Order: sequence, then C-alpha cells, then structure tokens
Amino acid sequence: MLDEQEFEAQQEAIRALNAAWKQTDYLGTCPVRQTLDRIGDKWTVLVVLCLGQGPQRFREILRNIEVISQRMLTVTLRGLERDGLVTRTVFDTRPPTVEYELTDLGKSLFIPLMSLADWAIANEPEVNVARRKYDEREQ
Amino acid sequence: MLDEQEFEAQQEAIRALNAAWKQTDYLGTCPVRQTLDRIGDKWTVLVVLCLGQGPQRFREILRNIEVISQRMLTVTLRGLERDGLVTRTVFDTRPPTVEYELTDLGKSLFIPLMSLADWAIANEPEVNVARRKYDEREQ
DNA sequence: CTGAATCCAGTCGGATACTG
DNA sequence: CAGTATCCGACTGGATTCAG
Repeated sequence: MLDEQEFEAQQEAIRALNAAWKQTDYLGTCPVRQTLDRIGDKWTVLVVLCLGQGPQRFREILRNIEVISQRMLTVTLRGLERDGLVTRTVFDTRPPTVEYELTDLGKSLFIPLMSLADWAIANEPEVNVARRKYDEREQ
Repeated sequence: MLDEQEFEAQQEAIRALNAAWKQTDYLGTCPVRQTLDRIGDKWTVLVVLCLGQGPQRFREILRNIEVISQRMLTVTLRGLERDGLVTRTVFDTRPPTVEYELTDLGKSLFIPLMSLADWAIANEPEVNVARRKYDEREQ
C-alpha cells in the first residue's frame, strides 16, 4: 500500500501535526479550524478551482459551475474576497462588468487542495469498498 | 512570495486540477466532493489527528478532545469507520472496552491534512490582515 | 449584468436522559 | 464504559423577488 519512504514521511507528518495540535487552541482561532471552515462549505473549493482557469466575470462563473445558485455564488465570492483569496474589480460600464481573479494567496491554496484531491481520487475505490462492506454488515 | 519553483509546481497543480475537474461529475459522486464532505464537518479532522497518536478507547478520545460531545464523537467515529479510515475493536470485558485505531488508509490521509495545515498556519497572518482590511472597508 | 433581501426547508450539532 | 434516543435551536443553502 505505502512504500517505506511514504511511510516515513507520514510518520513525520503525524508527529508534526500532533505537535501543532497540542500547542494550538483548536476551538477558538486555530488557523487549521478556520481553513476547514472555509473550504468545508459547499462551494468554495469549486469556485477556487473554477477561478484557477483564469479571471472570470460573475455570470461566467455561474455558467461554468452550472448548478450553483446566484445567491451562493455571491456569498462564496464575498467570503473568498474577505480572506484575501480573490480580488473583485468593477469596470464602469453599462451594464456593469465585474471580474473575479485569484490572488497569489488564492493560487497558493491550490497546492494543498491538489494534495487533497489526489488523495480523494486515489483512494476513492478503497473508500467505496469499505462503505459497501460496512453498509451490508449493518442492516 | 512564491519562488519560481513553487510557482511552476503551482501552475502544474492548477492544470492537473482543472483537468480532473472537467472530466468528473463534481456534483454527484465526485470523490473530491465526498472527501470535502467528510473532513469538512466539525470534528472529523480533530478525531483523525487525535487517533494519529495511537489507538485509543472511546472515553480516552473524549478526554483528549475535551469539548466534543459524546454524541458527536460517536457519530464521527461511525462515519470514519464506514469509510474504512478507522477500525473499531470490542474487547469482551466488563465494563466493555472498545478501541479505535487508524487504518493505513486513515493514516495516509495525514499527508493531505498536513499540507492543508501547513498552508493554514503559514498564511494565517495574511488572511487575518485581509479580513481586517475588508471589514473596515465595508462598514 | 451584478447583485441584495426575504422566506423557508432541511441539516447539523448540543443537551439531556436512558440502556446493557 | 460505551453507547442510543429524543428533543430542539441554530445555521446552511435553495428559490424567488426586487434593485441599480
């Protein structure tokens, strides 16, 4: 499953994470908690991925993601803008034109997201097998 | 902010992620979506981190995390067990003893979690500055 | 086109009490 | 000790309507 090198890296990661965990207040202002709150909602990751393709206008994003509602796109973009992950530029035209773009900070979030996406895709079969087993064991 | 090598890695990641995004149905059974749903809840990451220190009994975890309620620990552990990230072994004693332990799959999740935690900790100051600026700009 | 405002259903999670 | 069951408030997010 895991080769030796990966196992070592993993052990190291576990130690580091546990150390970080112990010393931080995970429930108040812990940055890890904050980040999870941000990317854990329904749309943030999708919007970040979408904007990774380049700057886009409001209606464009709406079309690209298709199923997101207008309200949630607005809310999500506001959150990303507030955290400095996205810039919002208004062009003075009629009708108005608004362009959204990832900041450097926003782009840097791609690395951990990539790591997570990799894990998710690589381990999907195993997770699904586990689920089926569990479900038929239960009922 | 980012050196050239990191920038390259980032661009590569963006391309890869966008490719993955395009070809997958993000709204049905997308593995990335599923993973986000799992780790995006309030307690999963905390429990995984806690169990990263080694196998522990129910009450032990409860004491370690302190603020989690009994109910939510049960629910969270069931979810992790269902996805094959945690094993649950019952020892036939009185009173009952139940031990929880990360599986290899569970341990492998540490790598992306680490990546995310790193990002969160490294960029916390920048995010906080952005938030303060945004908030005072708004009201 | 880009939103803000309102309403409302469904879900999440906390508190509490009870069981083997 | 290790749960299960119930109740319930709070929050999330969708649909719809209105506005600049």
